[in-house]
Amino acid sequence: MLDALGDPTRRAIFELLAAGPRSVAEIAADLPVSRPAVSQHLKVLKDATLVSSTAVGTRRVYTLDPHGLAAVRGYFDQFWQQALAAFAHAAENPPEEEQ
Amino acid sequence: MLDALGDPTRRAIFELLAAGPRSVAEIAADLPVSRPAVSQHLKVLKDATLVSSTAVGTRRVYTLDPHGLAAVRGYFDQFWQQALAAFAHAAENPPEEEQ
DNA sequence: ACGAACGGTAAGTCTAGGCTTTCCGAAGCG
DNA sequence: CGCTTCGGAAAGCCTAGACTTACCGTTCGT
Repeated sequence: MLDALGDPTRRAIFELLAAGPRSVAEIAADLPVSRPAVSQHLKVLKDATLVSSTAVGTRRVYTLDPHGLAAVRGYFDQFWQQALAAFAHAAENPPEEEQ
Repeated sequence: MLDALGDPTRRAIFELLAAGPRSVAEIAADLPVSRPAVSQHLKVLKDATLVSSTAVGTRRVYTLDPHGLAAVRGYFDQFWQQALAAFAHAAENPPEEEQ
């Protein structure tokens, strides 16, 4: 999931799709990599449920998939809560250690 | 930023720190990698402002850094908004899905 | 003051995976 | 029917970076 977004090129694709649905060739046109490379990245993103595809003739239109996006958001919200709690806890206690 | 969280080991460290502050050795004890490896990962996480360290004697206690966490949250919230808008837009168009 | 613990740095190895070229199947158009 | 466009699959190259071991510098305890 976050593995998929760890790659800069995949994030670029992800951000392009955030602006609206696109075909593979259209995505590749805005990126410094070849079309097959984009295809491979889309496969990874699709497996991570971060994007989904729709067949339109010979074209494949890709869109952001809310499922993965919601999952990622949930992941960080979870840590956000924990971090806040840990922070509040640390703010009151003097820097002591516990085990 | 997301590059830092793209690595499984770094995510493991990140999640360990979510439970509470820890020293390097304590982190390494719960991971299948050597202590220097953890040190290297912590440097990356620190550069990404995802964690911060405090010197306590010879020990270095690492904690989650709210700054990076907030940034990541903001990043995905941004796309969440866009995805919702794109979704509402797609709901009106001829819905053709596949796979 | 000496030694031990903690942890960052350096150097080197080795694998994962990102990218390319090549090729092939599928769908539209004349 | 070709022929063209689109995009996924296969094969191979090659670099980034995730590890390791070894080595210091620093700080604390006795």
